[in-house]
Amino acid sequence: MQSKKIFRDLFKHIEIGIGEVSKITGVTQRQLRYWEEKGYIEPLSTSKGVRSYNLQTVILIAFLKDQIDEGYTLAAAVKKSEQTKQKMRMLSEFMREANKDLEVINDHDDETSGIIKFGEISSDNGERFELEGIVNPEEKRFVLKKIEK
DNA sequence: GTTCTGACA
DNA sequence: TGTCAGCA
Repeated sequence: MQSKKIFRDLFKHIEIGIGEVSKITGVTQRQLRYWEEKGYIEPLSTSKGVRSYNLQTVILIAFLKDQIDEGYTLAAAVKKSEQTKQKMRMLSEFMREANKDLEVINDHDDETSGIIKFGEISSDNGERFELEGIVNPEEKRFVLKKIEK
């Protein structure tokens, strides 16, 4: 699987200057330097004292910008980004093992609508269920279906 | 032309 | 945080 390596290299090696990052994210250069001073973001160490940012950092900057536009303070946005990061990592780790036989039934006209079949789960008393996730614009919820034997 | 730091509002 | 100065 070479795509994994490509992604790793992409995130590791691509460097974007402060002017470009500012243009892309809508965060001013002044803000980027201030955020750095506060320890919220970290540019790549560079030889000539000129900042450059990797993709991860640009994504973080974009996230913080979104939160600020939503009305959060910078500090609150940073806290939320850390919580989100941890949640996503835990979720990712869980799903990597748990989704081995995961099946997705897509809606034909909407790629983010359909049913996720997580497979079978069991309760402590031996009852077996099928767990499904309902995904559509109106709702995102779990459905538990008992398997009769 | 671009980025950097420092300073003032 | 915006802006301007004076450099590199």
